[in-house]
Amino acid sequence: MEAENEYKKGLWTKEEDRVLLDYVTVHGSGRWNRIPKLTGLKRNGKSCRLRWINYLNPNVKRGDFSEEEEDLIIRLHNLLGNRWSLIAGRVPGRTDNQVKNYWNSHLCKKLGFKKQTPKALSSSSETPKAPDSNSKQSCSCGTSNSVKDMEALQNDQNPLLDDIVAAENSNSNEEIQWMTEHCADSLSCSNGHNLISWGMVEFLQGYPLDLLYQNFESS
DNA sequence: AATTGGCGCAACCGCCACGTG
DNA sequence: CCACGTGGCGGTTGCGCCAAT
Repeated sequence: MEAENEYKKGLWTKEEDRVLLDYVTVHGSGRWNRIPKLTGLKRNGKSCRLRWINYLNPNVKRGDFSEEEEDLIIRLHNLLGNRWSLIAGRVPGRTDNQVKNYWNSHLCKKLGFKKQTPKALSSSSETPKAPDSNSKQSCSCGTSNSVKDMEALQNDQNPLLDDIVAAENSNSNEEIQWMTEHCADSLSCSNGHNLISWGMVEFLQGYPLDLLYQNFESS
């Protein structure tokens, strides 16, 4: 790309934000690589996309994470590992970047997890990048007492977790009811919050029903 | 008051998947 | 079937703020 070096890096200015916002308002999100050409913005498409998703998008919730959000993230992480986009998809108003940052800076510490440093990775015999995209789920953190009740559900080899990825096909109301009845206990919060009321249904909608039966009835 | 170290967050990087011609 | 462009994802970096000394 000949213009690669012309692209600016670093923090975004208010003016750049305004230009990007104007573009998205008129053209909608997508076609990010056209933005520098159409608007004269000295940012590459990727940077524009990220800025929109993580900051400018009005659906993004700012500010501290609530207790409910925190608990949901902990539980989803236990199920899904470091699949931040999947986790963020179940936490309304939060982006994968927010969730990832929050996990690494707050929750790892709070739960007594050891954050895997680049040094630790390089000294490890394992390669930091898995060849298989499925094994991108490299959970760098262990388990803790506060999430011990989830251990029964956690199984890295369990194909069930991978099927959550294909969660966009929604289930019928009866299926959701069955799932909430059978899974809510297993996933219920230690602090008494009701997951059903703040995202559990949406979360469960992603579960393939046959795998749910298999997983929960046999346990 | 100046310095330093830690922390949190925004942004970048590299890889991969998918769509299209 | 293949090459290319684009978008998405997770890991990582770097900067600014703030508390501790």
